[in-house]
Amino acid sequence: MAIHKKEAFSKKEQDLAEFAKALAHPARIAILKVLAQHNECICGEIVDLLPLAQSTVSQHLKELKSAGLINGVVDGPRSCYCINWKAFEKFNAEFSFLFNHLKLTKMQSCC
Amino acid sequence: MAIHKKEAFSKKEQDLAEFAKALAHPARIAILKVLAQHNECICGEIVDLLPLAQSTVSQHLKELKSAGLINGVVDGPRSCYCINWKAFEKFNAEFSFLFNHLKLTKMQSCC
DNA sequence: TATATTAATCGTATATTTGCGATATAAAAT
DNA sequence: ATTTTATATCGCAAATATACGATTAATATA
Repeated sequence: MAIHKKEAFSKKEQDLAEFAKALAHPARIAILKVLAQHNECICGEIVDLLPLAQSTVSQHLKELKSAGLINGVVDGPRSCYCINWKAFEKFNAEFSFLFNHLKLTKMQSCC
Repeated sequence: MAIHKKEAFSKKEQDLAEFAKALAHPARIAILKVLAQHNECICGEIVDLLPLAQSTVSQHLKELKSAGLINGVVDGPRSCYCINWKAFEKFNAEFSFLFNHLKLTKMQSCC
C-alpha cells in the first residue's frame, strides 16, 4: 500500500524533485542565505543565526550537502560550509529549462 | 518537542519553501509537464498518463492548487486544470532573485 | 428517474521529516 | 593529560507526506 513510487518517474523528474525538496524548508533557505552573505564558509555561526538547536541545524546542513547544494570541509575542530555554485547553477538551469519549456508551449490557459 | 518551527522564519523564506515543496515530488513535476504539453486543461487524462491511482493524483493536484501553481475549474462532471503562469512566473522570479543575490555576493568559495 | 461517468474526499497504513536532548568524536587550548 | 570547543550522530517523539481502496457528490445520459 504505502510504497513510495518515485522510481516510477524519469530520472530528470526525480532529480528536479530532489533538488526542490532540499529547498523545501525555510530553515534550509535561510542557511543558504547565510552562507551567501558571509561569503567565507561558515559553521556553527549558522546555529547562532537560526532559531534552531545545534543538532537540528547540523541535520539540515547534512541534507543540503547530500543534495549537493553545499560543500563542507573539516577545518580543525570546526566544519566549513559553502554553496556549491556549480550544482546550484546546474539545477537552476534545469529548473529554468523546465519553466521555459512549459512556457513556450502555450501562454494561453483555459482556466 | 517536535513542533515545526516554520513560523520562526521570514515570510519570503516560508513562501519560497512552500513553492519548492510543491515541486518536491516527481509526480507533481510530471503533472506540470502534462499540463504544459496538453495546453488545454486536463483532468483525469493525467491519471491515465501517471502510474498512480486516481485518488493519489487528485491529492497531488490539490496540493499543486493550494500552492497556487495550477488553477482548476469544474467543467461539467470533470475538472479542468491548467498552470497558473502568473504564480509560476512570480516564484521563478523570486527564486532567480535569491539565486542571483547569492551569486553576486561572491563567486569565490573556500571549500 | 435510474445509471453511468468523473472527480473529490474519507479512512487507513506506512514512510518520511522535523526537532531536540544526550551522547560521541575530534581537534585545540590549557 | 585534561579540559574546552565545535560538530556530528543516535534515539526518540510528534508531525507530515504518500498511497490506495472505498465512498461520496455532482453531472450527464439513457
